[in-house]
Formats: sequence, C-alpha cells, structure tokens
Amino acid sequence: MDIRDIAKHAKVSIATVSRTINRVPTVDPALAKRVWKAIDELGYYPNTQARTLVSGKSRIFGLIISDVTNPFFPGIVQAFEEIAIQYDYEILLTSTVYDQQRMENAVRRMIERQVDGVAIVTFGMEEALLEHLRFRKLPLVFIDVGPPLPLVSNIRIQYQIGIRQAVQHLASLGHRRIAFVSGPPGLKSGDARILAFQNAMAEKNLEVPGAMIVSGHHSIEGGLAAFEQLAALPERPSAVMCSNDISAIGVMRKAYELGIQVPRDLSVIGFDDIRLAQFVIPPLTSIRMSQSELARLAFHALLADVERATPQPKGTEYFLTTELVLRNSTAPFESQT
Amino acid sequence: MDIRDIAKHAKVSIATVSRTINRVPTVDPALAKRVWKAIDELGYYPNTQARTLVSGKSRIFGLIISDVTNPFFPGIVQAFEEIAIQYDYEILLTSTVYDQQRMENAVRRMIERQVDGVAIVTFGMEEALLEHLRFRKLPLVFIDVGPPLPLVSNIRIQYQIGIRQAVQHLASLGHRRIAFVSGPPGLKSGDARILAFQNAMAEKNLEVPGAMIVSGHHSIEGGLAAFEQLAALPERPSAVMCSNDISAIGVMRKAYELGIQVPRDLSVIGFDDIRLAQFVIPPLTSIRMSQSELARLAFHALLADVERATPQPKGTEYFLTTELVLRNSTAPFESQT
DNA sequence: TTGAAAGCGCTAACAC
DNA sequence: GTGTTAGCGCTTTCAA
Repeated sequence: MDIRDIAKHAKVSIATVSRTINRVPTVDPALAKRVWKAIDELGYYPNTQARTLVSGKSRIFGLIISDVTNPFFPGIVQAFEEIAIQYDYEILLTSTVYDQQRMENAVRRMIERQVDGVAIVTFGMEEALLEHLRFRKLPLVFIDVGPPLPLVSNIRIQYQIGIRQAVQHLASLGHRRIAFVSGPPGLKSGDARILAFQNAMAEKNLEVPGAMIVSGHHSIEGGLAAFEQLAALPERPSAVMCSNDISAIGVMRKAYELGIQVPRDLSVIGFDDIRLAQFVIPPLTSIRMSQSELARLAFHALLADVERATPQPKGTEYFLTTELVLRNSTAPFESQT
Repeated sequence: MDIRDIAKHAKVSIATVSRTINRVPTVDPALAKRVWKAIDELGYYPNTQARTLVSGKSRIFGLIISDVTNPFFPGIVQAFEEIAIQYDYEILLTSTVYDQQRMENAVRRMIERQVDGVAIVTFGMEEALLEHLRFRKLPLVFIDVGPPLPLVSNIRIQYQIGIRQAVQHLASLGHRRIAFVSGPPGLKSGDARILAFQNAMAEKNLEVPGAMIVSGHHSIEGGLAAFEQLAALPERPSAVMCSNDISAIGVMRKAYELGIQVPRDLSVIGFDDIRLAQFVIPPLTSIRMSQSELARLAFHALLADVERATPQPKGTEYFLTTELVLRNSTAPFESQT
C-alpha cells in the first residue's frame, strides 16, 4: 500500500497524490477530492521514513532525561510530548539512568534516527553528551549548562528568586538554623542552588555552618540519608530546604521514622514543585520551577534553531523563573523540647 | 555523509560497506578493517530511515500508556526502554491522557512511523484503539483486554492471588468491615479486581455491602473523594483496599485531613506496588504487580510475533502473578473511639 | 568475495 | 494544474 496505489485508484499521478497530501494549494479541488477519497477507502497512511529520506527532516526531537521513574521528569515528558504533537513532531525519549554507557548509546540512537534536535534535561553528564553531539550541527538545548556555541540553547533557571522567597519565609517564621540538602556534589545546577541559598541567608544575616549543607543526591534515598545526618547534629536544624522535592520527601520520611513531626518540629521546603508535592503528607511547600514551562521553552528553542536560517554564533538563552508555593510543611519556629 | 563517502574513503563499493556494517560474514577481513576505519575517521552513522525504507522493518515498537505523570507508568516505560535497547529497538512513547482524540492521533503517528508492533498499557479505550489497529496486521499486546485474534497477545494479570492474600491478611488482623476503592466504573481491569475482592471476602465469610465499594478512578483525586465518601458512612470501614496505589495514597491523604490515623485507625492496602509505595508515610502495604516483569512480557510478546513466521490464530497469552507486600499501612483492628 | 544496479516510498524540479 | 522523472541512503539481488 503506497502512494502509487492511491494514484491508480484515484486515476491521477503520484505527484498529484503527494501534492494533495501535502496540501499544496494548486491542486484542482476535484482531483484532490478523488485523492482523499482513495486515501480514505484504502486506509492509506504516508510512510514517514520515506518522507524523511527525501526531505532530510525527520520531525523527531530527542529528549534525554536522567530517569523516568524520578517524579521530576514525567511532568517534563508530558508537556514536551504535548507540544511536539501540536507541531507534528515525534519524540524519542531516553533515560540515561545516570550511566555513561547508556548515555552514549542514546546519542548514537538519536543520530541514527536522524533527530532534528535534542533536548538534554539530565542531572550531570552534560559535558560528555555534548562531546558526542557538538559536531553534528544539531540543535541542542540544555538547562543552564550548555556552552555558548551556535545551535546550542540554554534555559537559565532563576534559582535566586524562589530561594530568596523561601529563606525569607522561613526567617519570618522565626527559623534561624536552616539546613540545605543539596544535589550530588559537583552538579552545576545543584551548586547554583546552594549558592543562591547562601546568598539569601547572608541577606538575612543568617549563618550557614558547613554541617548545615549536606548532599541529598536528588533522590528519596539521598534525602533519607541527609536528614539522618542532620538529625544527629548536636544542634539540629529547625528547618530544611531541599534542592529538589524528592529529597524533601526523603527528609520528611526520615523525620517520620525518627518521630520528628513535620511541620511542628521541623519545617521542610522542597524545590521543583512536582505534582506529587501537593499530595504528600503533609503537603509540601516548594519552590516552583514549572515543568511544563520548561518543556515549552526547550521545545521552542529547538524549533527556533531548526527554522533559523543562520544560527546565532553564541547560541540562545531563555529564562525560567522560580517562585515559592506555600503549603503545609512549614510552621513557626518554637523552641522545642 | 553517507555510505558512498565511506566507500570512496575505504576504496570499496557501497555494497561492501553495507555488508560490513551488517556484519555479513563473507566480507574479506582486510576490506572490513578499511571500512571500519573509514567509518571511524569520518564519524559515520548509518541512516536508519533509509534502512527501514528498504527492509520494511523499523525496529520501533509503539508504547501507548495513559499518562506518564501517573506514577504507575514510569516503571513500565523504564523497563520497556531497557529491554528495547538491549534488542536494538527504539520506542515511540505516547500518552493518551484519557482522551479519545489524542489516542487516535497516537495510532496514526505510530502507523506513519512504521512501528513493528504496539504495546497498549492504558486504562480504558482499548477497544477504540483496537478498532484502528486491527487491520494493519501489526503485532499488538494488551493487558487482559485484547481479543483472541492473530498477532494479538494478552498479558493476563492474576489478580486473585494477591487480592486473596490481602484479604486474608486483613481478616487475620481482625478487620471485618473492609471497603474496596475500585477503578473507573466499567473498566475491565478494574472490574476484575472488584470481582477478585468479592470472591476473597466470600471465602472468609465477610460481607461486602454495596456502600463498601466506591470508585476511586485510579487517581489520587479519586482516592481522596472515595475515602471522603467512605468516612461519611454510619459504619466506617476499618480497612480499605484500593484498586491501585495512587488511589490508596489519596485515601491516606484524606484520612490525614480528617484526623484519622493510618494504620492505627485505618488500615490501607494498595495495588501495583509502585516504587513510591515504599516512600509514602506510612509505607504502603500493597499488592505487587511487577512493572518490569509486565514490560518484559509485553516486549517479548511483540518480539515473538515479529519473528514468528505464521501467527497463532487466536493470539498468545502470558501470565503475570501478583503478591502481597507487607509494609506499615495495616494494623490490627481495635474497636475505636 | 566483490561490484553494479534496481528499488524501497516519497518529494520536488522540470516539462508540458 | 498535472505528469514524468531523478534521487534521498540504504539493502539485496545478480553477475562477475
């Protein structure tokens, strides 16, 4: 079943069928009608592979994430897919699962499938990824960590805004010993959050002893371990800010195990504002970094580079704001026990 | 950059390049070496689209799910992708988001991209999906709801096993008023769970009044509403079994709002055993339906049909067991208040 | 064992 | 406005 069958059935040439399908305006309406009828009757679907082969454009974007089972990512995947469909793009999704091998494999697959661009939304390994992708003159979009190169876009997350709001919120509740559960050590996006936290604390004249910053690895397990460590401190923090929501969930979970009640005995604030945040017990106050907005920006960054005739020499930048979302995981500080 | 460039660079014909890449054993090792060298030096990647065009096989499987942001699905997506990579398959993921239009769209895209098979793991709409896919002589795999047709596989979930274990567990804790929060009304997989529940209750000589079965729509919000309804009953249940984990999470969340403590005042059991189940507060006892095993079965079902010379006239069946996983959301019944 | 050439399904240039 | 045809990058006969 191909374009020829339709042509035969509609008694036109294959070129006319092709034009009709592609809605070229010069086709005689009467012929077009015959063609659509034939398409309908025979249940014909154009072969995208063949189209790609001749046009050179696959209308596929790659989306590389760290791990779908991390609740941070599905919101992005969902939104990215949504927009992709609108623009008649397909998406090739892949998780690196924090594995170098998997990641290189992913890159190879994307290139072989002729993707028109790749969005890289991962925790770490972006440099290695770039290494493999940079010479392909492929549009790329990163979160924060892309180099200033043609065809490379960056979405800059404005951590400072939301984090400042969060610190001010905690300070106004009377908290002074505020801990920060960071991401994996050395991760740029994580370091940016720590820095923003330190700045915001300094603005409020609050101290941040070294012991008050611990790594949570951006995972539930990491949050568990981080709070275990914090709880063992001679002077336990009365509030904890986390580098992302799932480590905050881990913190709350560990607090629960230790008989420490959130928010009565401990205030917790997450980051990302994943959908789940509103459903945990207690509902988690978090700093929103809109996943759908992030996906939207990433998609449009790619699309812009696909359509741009001559690339920007230093790439393109986009900005995404963050803001505090109040729920029930924070409460006024009261001297405990 | 194509196969001709490699041929030129290695001073062989394109046929030899093709054979080398495809590891046809009759290629002279010396030539093969030259070819690989050229491939390496030029950074060549074969064009999958072109390969697909001639071979007729895309090595892409479609995976249709309801919604990535529903925590039940990522585990399946992850595992499916994992196996796909092993077998050098690509996966085209799409969410129907419970929308008929989206779903039809998804089917069209899959066909246009020449997928070699489709795994349908959705809540509902399978009949409509089938309608569109059945005449394409495409391997299909469903959970429970596929018709007995050639090229259609089914993974039969053995609900009864785990549900019986759960009911027995609750009964042994002294619970008699056990409610069931079901899935969307009319959903086959949901109805199967209700039936299994009723059977198991009957075995223990426990009654199931109509008011004790309420719909939870397989969502957190649904669980919220379901338990609101159950809590308002003159004789409140002392235990609730849920048709899936996220509605169980909704139930626990509503109980929290109402000041009902889990598990002291209310025992809760989920279904699916999603990864999150172990991290909620309190950790959720659940009936495991292994998502990775499910994905594995689905993938192999598709693969088997792709490779099978003559299809089974009535399709193929696979079985997946379920089992109770004990955590902390259940406790002995004690007369309350 | 290797190469020449046909053709996979489609688009687009060109001729009518 | 429509048809003919070359060719996208590859695999696979077929002949040498």
